[in-house]
Amino acid sequence: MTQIQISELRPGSTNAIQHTSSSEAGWQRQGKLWSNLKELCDLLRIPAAPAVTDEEFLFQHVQFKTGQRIHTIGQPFDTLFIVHSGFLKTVLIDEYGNEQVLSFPMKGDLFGVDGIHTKRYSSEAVALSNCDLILLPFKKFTALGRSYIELEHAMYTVMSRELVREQSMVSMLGALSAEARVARFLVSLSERFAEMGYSSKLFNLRMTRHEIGSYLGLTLETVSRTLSAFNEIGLISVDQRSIGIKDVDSLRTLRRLPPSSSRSKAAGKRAREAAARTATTEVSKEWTPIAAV
Amino acid sequence: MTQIQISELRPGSTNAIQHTSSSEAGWQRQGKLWSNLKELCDLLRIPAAPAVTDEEFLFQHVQFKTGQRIHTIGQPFDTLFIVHSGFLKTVLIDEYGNEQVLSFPMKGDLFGVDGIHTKRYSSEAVALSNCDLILLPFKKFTALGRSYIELEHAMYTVMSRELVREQSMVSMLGALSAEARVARFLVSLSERFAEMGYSSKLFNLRMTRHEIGSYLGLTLETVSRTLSAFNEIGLISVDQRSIGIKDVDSLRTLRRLPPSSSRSKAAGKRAREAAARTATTEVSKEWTPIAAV
DNA sequence: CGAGAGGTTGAATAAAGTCAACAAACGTGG
DNA sequence: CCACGTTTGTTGACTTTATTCAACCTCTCG
Repeated sequence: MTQIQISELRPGSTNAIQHTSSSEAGWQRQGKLWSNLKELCDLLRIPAAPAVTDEEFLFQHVQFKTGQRIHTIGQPFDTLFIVHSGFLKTVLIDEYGNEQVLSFPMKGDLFGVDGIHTKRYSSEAVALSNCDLILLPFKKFTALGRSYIELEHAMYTVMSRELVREQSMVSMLGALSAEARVARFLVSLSERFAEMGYSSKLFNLRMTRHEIGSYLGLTLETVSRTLSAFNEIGLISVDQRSIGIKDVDSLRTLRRLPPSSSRSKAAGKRAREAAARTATTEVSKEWTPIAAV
Repeated sequence: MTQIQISELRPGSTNAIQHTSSSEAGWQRQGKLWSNLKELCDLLRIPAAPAVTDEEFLFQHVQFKTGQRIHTIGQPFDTLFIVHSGFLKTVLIDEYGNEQVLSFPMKGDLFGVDGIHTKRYSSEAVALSNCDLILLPFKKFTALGRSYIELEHAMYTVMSRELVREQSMVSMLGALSAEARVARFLVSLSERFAEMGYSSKLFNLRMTRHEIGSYLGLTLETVSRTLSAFNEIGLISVDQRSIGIKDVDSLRTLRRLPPSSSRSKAAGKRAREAAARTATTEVSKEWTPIAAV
């Protein structure tokens, strides 16, 4: 059974990925190897799959090391991936070889969905840390959907969720200032960490400033400067990859930072209050000194 | 049968939409009223539904007039919509009431998918012209999917396509200049019109500069200026809402416009060539006069 | 015909990007 | 374990891009 499953799941998969360097090669086979339907649904945070304790259907796990590519652009699509543990990025590569980061999948996230449409992945997925992924062979999955109708519905739900996420991303890129983007990025990371059972107040970024910038439509310098500015006014503490969240509420509602002229270590609290105020009250394009309010 | 279908399709739907003005009220019932599965798949440009000539399953059409709202944010989700004819926009409304345009659905497009996830629409859809829409009650649809497996697969395909579209939107907003965004917007409009059997060279915009700007993450002034600039160097002709595409290739590959100092009516062709060149050759941040090449 | 919405254009301003120098952390091989 | 080169991050000075504000024009449609 196990052997049959493996070859059924990914016929010739190891060869299907063209690896340029030996460090990126192959699938590893240690660690936990199988999950059942229930574990899978729990992981995806979907209410469904109640009666399904059927041990018949098992899903294979695969481990990837930091830096390995899970799939590349143009590679024939046959499987979806669910993150069991670890951190990844998905990227688009433009005509000039520039990366555009699309998402940072982590525990409970599904990716590879973009491959359904054209039968080829339209993006590339790379492990930012050691990862444990669950393989969801698309053929097997749709077949299953016919027996377990909740599963089919679950798939629609997850894809819809993904679409809403992309929409809010578009809205963010289209309408928000650099500061607001970085602030919201930090908040959403914080929330994700909380969901995963980690501290929401203190965590390590798994990605570079360059990757954050690409994701947010900013340059790495702008990201770095913005983090420094948040640090200066006490919204967060930064030291390289380690981030401490000091004032979630201000981050959550921040629209624009007060001009740096009114920023100083002494002005910290005032600025922080102001950041919150600029966020929650309409307009006030003009920077009003706190004394005048 | 017809009566049963109608009430089955949208139980109390007319009341479900809260209309603020009387001009936006109600569903119209004139025009073509039903489509079968085949017509539906053709419209969605999916290969599927070969054996399905079953006349049993019919899908209701509904007409909307310019300016009417199809659904609003927060409204309970129960149906998907396919555009049979006409033009629409979907928008997100932020905390301050600002619209963020997400898409401009037209013939063959599916919308409402964002509602699946939370059982409520997360966006608002508005008719930009008189529209004929096909209703796809989600419950009925998933039930059908069990009998016609191609249909289920088709749904995955369409949702995946939608996701890829959003991804390329994110990439565009994150990485491209204002000129490049407007150029690509025009090209994709042109292609859509071609698909629909209209002229790809000469068409009328159905949306305002403000809506275009919101969609592209720009201000209406920037959109207007960019169109004027394209007109000046002969890439397009503009007169209010009417657009003539003069040089698709340059528009398609344009990255950045030459500085306006080297722009003039006489310099039109040179500039046009240059626009193409800046697009296809790497970098060349500096503007090199054509004579020097 | 007149009001209002949509569109264009210019000048001034602000936001973010670019270029450049440097510092800190990392990882690899001697 | 340390020296080295490489990658990543920070910061400053300057430039470019797009926004903002404002005036004005032009359609459209009651």
